[in-house]
Amino acid sequence: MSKQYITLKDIAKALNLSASTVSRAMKDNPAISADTRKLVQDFARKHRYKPNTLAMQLRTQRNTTIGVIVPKLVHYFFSTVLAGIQEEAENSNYNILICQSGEDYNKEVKSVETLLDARVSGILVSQSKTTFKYDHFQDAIDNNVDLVFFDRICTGINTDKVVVDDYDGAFGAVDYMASTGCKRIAFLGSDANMPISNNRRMGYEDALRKNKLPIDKSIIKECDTRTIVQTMVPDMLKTEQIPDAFFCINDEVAAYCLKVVSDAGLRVPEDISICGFTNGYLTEVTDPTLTSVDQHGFEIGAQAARLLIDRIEGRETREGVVSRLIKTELVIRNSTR
Amino acid sequence: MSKQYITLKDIAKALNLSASTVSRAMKDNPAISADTRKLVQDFARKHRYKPNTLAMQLRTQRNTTIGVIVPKLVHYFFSTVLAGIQEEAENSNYNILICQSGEDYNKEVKSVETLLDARVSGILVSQSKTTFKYDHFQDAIDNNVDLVFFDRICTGINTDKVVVDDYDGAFGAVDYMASTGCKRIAFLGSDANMPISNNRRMGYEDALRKNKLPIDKSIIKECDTRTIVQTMVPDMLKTEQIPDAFFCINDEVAAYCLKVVSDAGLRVPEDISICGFTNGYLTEVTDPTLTSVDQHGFEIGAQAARLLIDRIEGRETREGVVSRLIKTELVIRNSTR
DNA sequence: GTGAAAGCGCTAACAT
DNA sequence: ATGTTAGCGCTTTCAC
Repeated sequence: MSKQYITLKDIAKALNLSASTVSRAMKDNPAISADTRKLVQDFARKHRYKPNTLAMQLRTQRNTTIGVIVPKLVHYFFSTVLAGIQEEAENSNYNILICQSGEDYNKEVKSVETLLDARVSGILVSQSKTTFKYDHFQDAIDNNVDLVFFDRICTGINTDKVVVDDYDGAFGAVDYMASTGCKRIAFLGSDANMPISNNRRMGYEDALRKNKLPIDKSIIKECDTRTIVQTMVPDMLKTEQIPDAFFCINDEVAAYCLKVVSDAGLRVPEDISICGFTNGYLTEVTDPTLTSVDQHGFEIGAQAARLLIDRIEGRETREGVVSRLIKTELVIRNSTR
Repeated sequence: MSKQYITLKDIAKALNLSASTVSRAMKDNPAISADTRKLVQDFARKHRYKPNTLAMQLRTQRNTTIGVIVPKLVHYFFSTVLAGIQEEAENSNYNILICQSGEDYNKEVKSVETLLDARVSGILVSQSKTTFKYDHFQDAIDNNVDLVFFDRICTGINTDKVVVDDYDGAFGAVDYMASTGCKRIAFLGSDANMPISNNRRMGYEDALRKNKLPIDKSIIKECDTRTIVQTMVPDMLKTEQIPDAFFCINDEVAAYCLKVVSDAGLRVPEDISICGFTNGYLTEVTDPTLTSVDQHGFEIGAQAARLLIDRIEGRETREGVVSRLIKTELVIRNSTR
């Protein structure tokens, strides 16, 4: 391909100018006379000249591509974040290369590899659940590739990050449920090693304390997939003191929890309140609709991209790491009293 | 960036060889002695040499990046397709650049622009609903960039395509509903100009004919968003002869339709059967769960990418356009009798 | 079996 | 105000 497009040289030859003059004229360099500038630009437009970004990047040693690594794009949250990233990248004329780790450490390592091969100048990443070694990230940094984590940040490495205010989101949701009269609120979370889960749990516990409710470890569970919900929640409903509310790590867990609860003959929200986290598509189609904590995915993506690009272009020069916290918003629907 | 990485030249200097020898050695060119090859490769590995793809592509005039344009990534179907594309692209060492048109013609035009600027060698595209001019696609073709459409194909332009067997999927679903005793099946579709909608409607009508059911235009509607569902379906339920089934253009429409029907006091599936199309996340969380036609998005993506890469690399040489049809699969859940 | 030289398309320092 | 030159990192033809 590519010999389809005309080059600077072609323009130069056709107009009896040197390549450098053409190059300058295209960039509206004031050193070039207005006449020449117009001449060149008109010719370029007419012949549909497209600068060859490859050549430009090779020459200037700066690449306007950034990489993104997410666990899975099928999740509402991540695809929303991505939209934010794209918007911001587009505004700054950056292209983005997207990799999915599929929650698999090895694929994540390979993704970093791929991105470094493509010579991206920065990477935005939300870690896979199975990642407990961070050499691949260090690798990027060593190669002078800027790194910004979002949402699922990496505690093992010191870089910029943009995170949801998980603590506050959880606190607000649980506090709300307590205010509606819930006395025994269960927590369905993820691996305690994940900051997003741990921070929410702290928010959850503080909200209980504020409302003078006991903290009961027996209803604080690691329960973050459909399968686990379907075995664990029925068990919880068979205990002496069943919960009167569930605060869930995401909408999917909340939706399946709702189903299990309904199937057990309990009414939502009269008997049991349920709250999700994400505020995605699912929340509107369950019966009843689902109360959920909105994470403002688009905003997270946009801020992360902004931060990364600022780093790349040397506009963000603060030495230490920059952390940005994005506020959440409780969206109340019909699964809570 | 980049001066972090060592170059061919660096290796050559360190090993007292010429750059060309090193280049050949890295590619296991048999003209180079086994000793030299090993020497070079070991040194390269040790110093983490990464070939500069930019330089390579500039030199060889072939770019291993392909572009993808989808309406929106937040939709289950498109993100699934994308996973298939990525899998196939990765296998062939291609990178992919993703653009979202957001169902907006102007953004779609701009996306093509962006991709041509990045010098992709091919583009995979599923058209926006609002696209009725095709110059931007022709533009790509004129620039020798291969084009493969998937799902939402472009009728105004002659290129390769990979589509769901919409006719057959619709026929099967409607035939099934008829076989369970539904006598008055409504069709909630999209713009009749869209082949995906039109083909499904033909499948729908043929299934009715096969089952000796009348075709009634008054229950064949353009109804493809939540808002339209929420105004149109209630109206349909107020008519003399209300439908006893709804065949919907996608899961979202089906899910909202289900909600409207339930809210109207009708039972699903006893009074009314409902069937969606896509078979995504939503199908499992509605109450009752949703019968839906699986589109095999991953397979579509993989096939489309395969086809495109074969074209790019001159492996697919058939002159005319190649059309691949992907079979669907009816997944029966509880929203149909 | 290896090296020298040219060039992909562009930019930028240094002329003039 | 414009041109010359060199070079980004790589591949490839042509020599030896």
